[in-house]
Amino acid sequence: MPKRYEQYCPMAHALDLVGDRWALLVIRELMHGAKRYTDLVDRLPGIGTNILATRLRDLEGNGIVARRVLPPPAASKVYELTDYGRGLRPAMRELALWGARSLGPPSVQEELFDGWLGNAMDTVIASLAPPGRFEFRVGNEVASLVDGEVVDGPIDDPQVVVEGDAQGIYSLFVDRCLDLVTVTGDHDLLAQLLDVAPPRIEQPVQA
Amino acid sequence: MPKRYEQYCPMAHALDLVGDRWALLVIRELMHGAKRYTDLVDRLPGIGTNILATRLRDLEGNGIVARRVLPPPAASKVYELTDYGRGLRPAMRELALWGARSLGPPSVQEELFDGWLGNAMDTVIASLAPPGRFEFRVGNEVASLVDGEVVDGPIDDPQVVVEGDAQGIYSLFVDRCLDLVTVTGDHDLLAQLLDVAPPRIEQPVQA
DNA sequence: CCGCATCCCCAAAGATACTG
DNA sequence: CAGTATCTTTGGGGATGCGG
Repeated sequence: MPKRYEQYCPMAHALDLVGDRWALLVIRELMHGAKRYTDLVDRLPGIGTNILATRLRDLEGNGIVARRVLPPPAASKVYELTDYGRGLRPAMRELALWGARSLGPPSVQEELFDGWLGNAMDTVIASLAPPGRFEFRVGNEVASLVDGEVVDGPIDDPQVVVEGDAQGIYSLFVDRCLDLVTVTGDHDLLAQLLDVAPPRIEQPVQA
Repeated sequence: MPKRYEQYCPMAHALDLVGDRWALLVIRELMHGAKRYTDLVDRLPGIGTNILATRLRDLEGNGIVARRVLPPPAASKVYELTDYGRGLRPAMRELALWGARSLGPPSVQEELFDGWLGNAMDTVIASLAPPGRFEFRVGNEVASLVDGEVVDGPIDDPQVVVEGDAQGIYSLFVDRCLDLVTVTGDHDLLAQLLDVAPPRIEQPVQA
């Protein structure tokens, strides 16, 4: 990983560790728990296997990721974050929050990869969410929010269930527009959640 | 800037905007105020003028940086952050804080560029610092901390003055070791500051 | 299958020279 | 001073191969 900024600066040092292309996205995946090599390949469309191997090696060398061999009968290798790696969570949350403010609705080109819904919810609203049991259904994705924690899949006794497509969920959180989704249950609780969602920012687009 | 992760994810989007090499360091410089092109070149050792030009163009196109022509008689161009760009501060602070935990003492290779002291203090302790007037003198660098705000250069009526080399400042904040620096003034206040400094993390180093 | 290593090709980064 | 032009070098994307 011959990529050094050669500046005595904590930011430059952090970027030396996780500033490489794909590195933070690999870490994002591992934030949800240990994953196998091929799982990572699947959830990082376009990464290229050599790049992933290199990133994992570098991250391991820098004490951010650990490689572990599952006990038999699985006998497969998994990658997981070290404590130091997990320490990136606040930084990544802030960065994602910032990014979310200029993130438009999903386009067709953009891959709605498996788990995107839980992922987006985790980074954007989980930390701010009021206590409660929310369930969101978008296409074949189901993600839930239980007292500020994201849970993949449906939950028991949800207080609110929101159903719609990606477009609808987007306009729900960004424009507070309820027209494109179907809401079942406690509308007031959902309103509380929308209250804390980060506001969008209008950004100029390059000609 | 053909660098798209093509994933509908706020993190991936953020990295599309500021994930390019040097981008966050350019923004770090602009966090301290508007700067001219050559000032940026000076403070980003090794960047290459074409890269800087490209980054500034991309950042401007994405609404993160704005180009402004100074009023006469200066008549020079400066770059400054937009509101959206300034919104990166929390994310950068968290990232730098994380990086600082594994940042060792400065090595000879690493350039102690102009302003490194104020830079490091700003990212690492400014947000946590107790009220008070601190002054730090390291070589020809002088940076101060006034009620949690970093000020370049000396200040009037400092309550504490710390003097030493980079090594000494490092062991002061990381190891709470006072042996390599000279402290004048309110030792208790300095102790308060050291209390809130982020702890270092031992990380394995690659063979 | 899973976990990579290798190879080829191209796009981006580094270095430096040069110009309005 | 503020970049562009040019050239070289490095790293990434994509396919394929291959041992366990």
